[in-house]
Amino acid sequence: MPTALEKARQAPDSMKARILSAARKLFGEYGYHGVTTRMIAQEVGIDISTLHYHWGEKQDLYEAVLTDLSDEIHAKLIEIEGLVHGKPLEVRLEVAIDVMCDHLFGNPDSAHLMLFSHFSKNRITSELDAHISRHLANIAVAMGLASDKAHVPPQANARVLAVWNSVINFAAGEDLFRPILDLDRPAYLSVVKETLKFILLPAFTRQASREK
Amino acid sequence: MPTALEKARQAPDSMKARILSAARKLFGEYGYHGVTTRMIAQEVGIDISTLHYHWGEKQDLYEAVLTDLSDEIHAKLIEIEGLVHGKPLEVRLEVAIDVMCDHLFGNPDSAHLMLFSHFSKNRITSELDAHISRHLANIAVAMGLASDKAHVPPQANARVLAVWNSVINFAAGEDLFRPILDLDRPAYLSVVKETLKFILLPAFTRQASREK
DNA sequence: AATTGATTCCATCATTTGATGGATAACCAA
DNA sequence: TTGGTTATCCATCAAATGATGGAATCAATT
Repeated sequence: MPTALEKARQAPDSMKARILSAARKLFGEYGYHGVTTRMIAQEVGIDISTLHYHWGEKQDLYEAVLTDLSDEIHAKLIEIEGLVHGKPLEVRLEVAIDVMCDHLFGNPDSAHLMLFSHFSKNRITSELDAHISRHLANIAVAMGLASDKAHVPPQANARVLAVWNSVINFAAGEDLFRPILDLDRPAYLSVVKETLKFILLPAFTRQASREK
Repeated sequence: MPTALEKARQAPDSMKARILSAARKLFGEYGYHGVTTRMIAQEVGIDISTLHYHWGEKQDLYEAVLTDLSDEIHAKLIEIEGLVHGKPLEVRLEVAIDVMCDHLFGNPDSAHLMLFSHFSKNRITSELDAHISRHLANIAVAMGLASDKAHVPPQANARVLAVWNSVINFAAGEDLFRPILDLDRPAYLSVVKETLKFILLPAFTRQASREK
């Protein structure tokens, strides 16, 4: 028996999918407590009871949104791993930054959701957490910070986390940062990529040359 | 006539100060919408009406918390500017990271509040925003990224923002990241500092040597 | 057309939440 | 003491919110 989330994916025009999409947008903008079920229903243009009919309780819907996000990020990381496979470290880092930035700038709600999910005290522990741990080791090895997936030192994981967070921050913080930097959207995206590379490349390539 | 915030500061044991402190703690943990006035009142051990008597509406209290935080960060940045004045760039960066990390790890609510304040879509524009713009230029010049406070290129501001965000992230994300890295508190703080320096020092010192 | 199951909306409920009025108590100056 | 100001709590309200039951509608199958 397929779950509600699987049903929504199979039929992107279905009511389940439309509700999930609206919920994702609003939860991403205002956070869990900042969104009411009525707001989501209104966004879709339906009654609240229809929403409950498809997704049950508010929290269940939120968890579905997080699961959906988790799978999306998971797929993106897999894609990046494929893209950078066998390339030299500098290229790997550049590609990873470019692809991740493009994705999150194209889906700012994803970036916001990750922030909310990561930093809420009353965190609803979700599959996102599991994915983070799972991928950290892979990325650390791919970035040349560790040679064995099973034994990644905390320093290496911390470095990957720093990169990861920087990308999310610039994507999720566009509303605040872009006016401060006084740039239009394309320029902001470009400056962010350049900044991340400026900051990260020297550190990681130095690390790589040390290990040679 | 002193404002409520000034009164609270003048008398740290006063009811106004106790409410402000509890509000700051809870808003920092759960965000604006995740906190009810009753939660704050219960934290202090008083009735809700007493809370309203001292601070008026919930949003007024929240803005007072943000103003308080803004002043605290402002003072910390002034302190850092004094500490690093005249020192070489590497030392400036190291000291800034150490002092900012120590402060935010000692006051995790501050880090959380800044995150909430920065990344909420329904941002309550506060003095924090003004402070960010004001300090960015100063820090950029202090870090050797620009020679003139009045004309800091967006790239330089973006680099300062990246550093700034990294510190806040590691402080606010301790609950999530520390279990992932499997470290105790002192070790986590130490790894974070080491990571930030590892990532940031090469980039900024390369920049400085270029400009010589 | 009739049956059946899935879907949608209307009306409504119980709780929670922000906020207020009024009574009471504490403090303090004259 | 007295008078007035300040501070605190109790009771309560109106609105918002999550959630549900049931009637009505739609779609597919026979």
